This record gives sequence, C-alpha cells and structure tokens, in this order.
Amino acid sequence: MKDFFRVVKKSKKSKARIGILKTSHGEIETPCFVPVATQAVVKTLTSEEAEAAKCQILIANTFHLHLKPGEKIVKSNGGIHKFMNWNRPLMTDSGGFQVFSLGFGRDLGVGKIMKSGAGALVKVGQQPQNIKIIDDGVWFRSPVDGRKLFIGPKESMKIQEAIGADIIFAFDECTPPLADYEYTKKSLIKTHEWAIASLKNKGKKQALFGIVQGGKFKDLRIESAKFIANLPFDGFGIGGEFGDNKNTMIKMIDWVVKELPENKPRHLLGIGHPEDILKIIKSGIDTFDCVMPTHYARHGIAFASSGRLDMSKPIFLKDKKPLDKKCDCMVCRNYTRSYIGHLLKAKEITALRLLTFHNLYFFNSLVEKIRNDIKKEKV
RNA sequence: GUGCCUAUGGUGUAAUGGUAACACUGGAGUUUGUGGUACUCUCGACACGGGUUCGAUUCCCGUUAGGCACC
Repeated sequence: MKDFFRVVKKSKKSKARIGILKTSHGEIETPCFVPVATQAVVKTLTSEEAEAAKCQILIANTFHLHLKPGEKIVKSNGGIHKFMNWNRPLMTDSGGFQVFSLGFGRDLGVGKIMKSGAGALVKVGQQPQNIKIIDDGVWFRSPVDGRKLFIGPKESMKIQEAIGADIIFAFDECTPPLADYEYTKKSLIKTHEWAIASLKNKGKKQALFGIVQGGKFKDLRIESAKFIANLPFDGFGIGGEFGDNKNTMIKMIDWVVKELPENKPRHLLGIGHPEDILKIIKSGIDTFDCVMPTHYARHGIAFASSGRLDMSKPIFLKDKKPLDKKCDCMVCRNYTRSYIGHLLKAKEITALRLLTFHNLYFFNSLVEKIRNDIKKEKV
C-alpha cells in the first residue's frame, strides 16, 4: 500500500494532525468523521445525499451484508461501490463488534461505555447466551432466520474481499465493559491471533487495519498496541470498551496512540459524541465512526451548535427558526423547526431524512472546522 | 314532549361495595464499530346533588349533558 496515507501537517499544540488517505476511489482528508452505512446505505438517505451532506467516506458492515444480501450479490453487482452508487472511499467493519453486540452486549443490556452501578463481571470461560466464541472464530445465530453461521478471521477476510471496500478491518473480539482482567487478557490473545490470521487471509487490493483491544486495563492496552503496531497493517483501529467516563476514554486513547507509528492512520471505532470529537482528534485520532448522527436522527434528535434538540417536543411546532442558525445545510436553508416537528409528529419519514441529512452535515462541518483550526495552528 | 342508553385523567377505553388499570397525549431521561422511529421513568380522572350503607366511582333517585328511538 504505497502512498496510502501521509501526514501533511502536525499540530504543535496537540497530537492532532492533518492527513491525506488515498484509495482507488479517491482521497479523504483527515481527521475525518466516518458515517455508518451498515447495510450499504446511510439509513434514509441516497448516496448522492450522503455526499451532499459532506460525507467523505462511509463504513459498512461485514456481518450484516453477509446475512443480507450476501457478499455474492454485492460482488455480482460490481462490488459495494457500484452496488450503492458511492464512488468515494468505503470501509467495512469486520463483524468483530457483533461478537459483542449480539453476545454479552445483548445478554447484559450494556453498551461499550459502562454506566455506573453496572452488574456482575464477565469472567474467563464465560460464554454469551446466543453466540459461541471459540479459538478460530465465532458461532453466531443469524438474527434473520436463526441458522448458525461461523465467522472467524479467515471468513471475515473472504467476505470483506468480496464486498470490496477500500479499507477493511481485522476480525476481533470487542470485549464487554463488564469483562474482568482475566477475561480481557485471554480474549486479547485470541484477538491477536486473529489479527495475524486476518493478515494472512487478506486480499491484495484492500488496506487492512488491525484492531487494538485490551479493555480498560492499561498494561493490556499498551501490550495490544505494541503487538498490533508491529504487524504489517496499513492502519489501526482502536476498539472495545472505553471505561466508565469520558476522561478514561481519552486516557486509554493516549496509552494506545503513543505506541502506534506516526505514518499510519488511526481509526477510533464507534466513538463520536460531538462534545468528544475535539478531544479525540487532539489525542491523535485520524478517523472515527459513530452511529450517533444517523441513529439519533431516527429518534427525533437534531444536533445544533446550541446542543441537542428533541424535535418531538411540541414547543418546536411554534418555532420558525431553522434547526441550527449557524448551519448552512440544505435543511437549515429551507425548512423550519416547526415543519420538521410537524413531520415528526405526523410520523412522516421525511422527518427522519431531513434530520439525518442535517445531523451528518453538522458532524462533518464540525470536523471540517477542526481541520481548519489545525491548519491555522489553533488546535 | 315520551321512552331507552351512556357519563371514569387532555383523548379513547378498563375494573371494582373498601378511592381506580391500560394506551395515546403532556413532562423528564436513555441511545457511541445501528434492531427504521425504540426503551425507561413521570404528571394527570370516578359529571353534579341527594339517598341506602360502617363505607358508594360502583346500588337507588333526581339534575345536567350527550346518543338512539318514538310522537
């Protein structure tokens, strides 16, 4: 992967940097937010609209596309770019997150960031109820039809090659925030073996990112970062849980980033509340994906410079302002809070489309501004 | 005008001789490598006046309002 990534400017004030990530479907400028397109679509939008919302790159999901429609269908359509008419860079997540989200995440009803007062710890030898984690990979039960299916590093690489994204991820186990030290340590050994197996089985054309795990434990995070950094990956993902508050999240990123090479991109997996974005970029993160703008849009939440707006509240029916006065997106130029509130109350799907568009534009503009601030030495 | 029926939160519906449940609405939260509008919590009512009864939202009478039928 020659010239895949180059750092064009390094901040003197923080670990932030400006980079160019080059793929056969064009370049992206980093730091860059990566919207989630799990099923080869940014939910509610067309690919043209996603582009108009300033998206540079999207991330789709191996597990979901394997189930529906199956990678063969995607491949027979000329690959995912043609399939979804997105001619810009694309990533696919490996399915490793589903080991958590369909496993312990589901059993324990927890997300990757633990709330205080959580329940019992997950210990060595424990298995989730609906999936089984073995040495070579994971037995899943399909949420579609209940049939058993096996995905390990080898399978994930094959599927991701057939899907055809520009950047793919190693198959890993995303450990639950309730995992104790021993569980996390043992899982890490497996994730590292899977990293090697992912490298061995990857196709030639795609950039492969290894994933650092290690949970909330400093020594494991550093050990993992060193191990993964020493393998010939094209870039690195930082995955897993991120402790129980925002400060530990930044601390964990710092532990890991310190061990990663300067000349390769770093992707933070599944993180990106607007209030955290500046901090994670200043910690040296180049790309990060998060469902927040799209997922929240479908629950009626708009992101604005003043904060989150719950557009389902009746008060907005009387509000003729745009979602965000400072935003110049298509939605804010043309529609009022009143109208969007009405569409939401009337359960019109256009409400979700307008909110999704605006939220993506908002996130992408936020990161764009941070890029400019790095260039101006302000960050 | 006469007869019959109905009257429970903002709305629509339950149940019960020992002061009331549910849904929607309203309010407050939650959502981080996506279960496509979800979840959690919460405010809020027995039309009015008599009577029977230890006790009535419940049974009886009347008033008022609405619905249906008849003249």
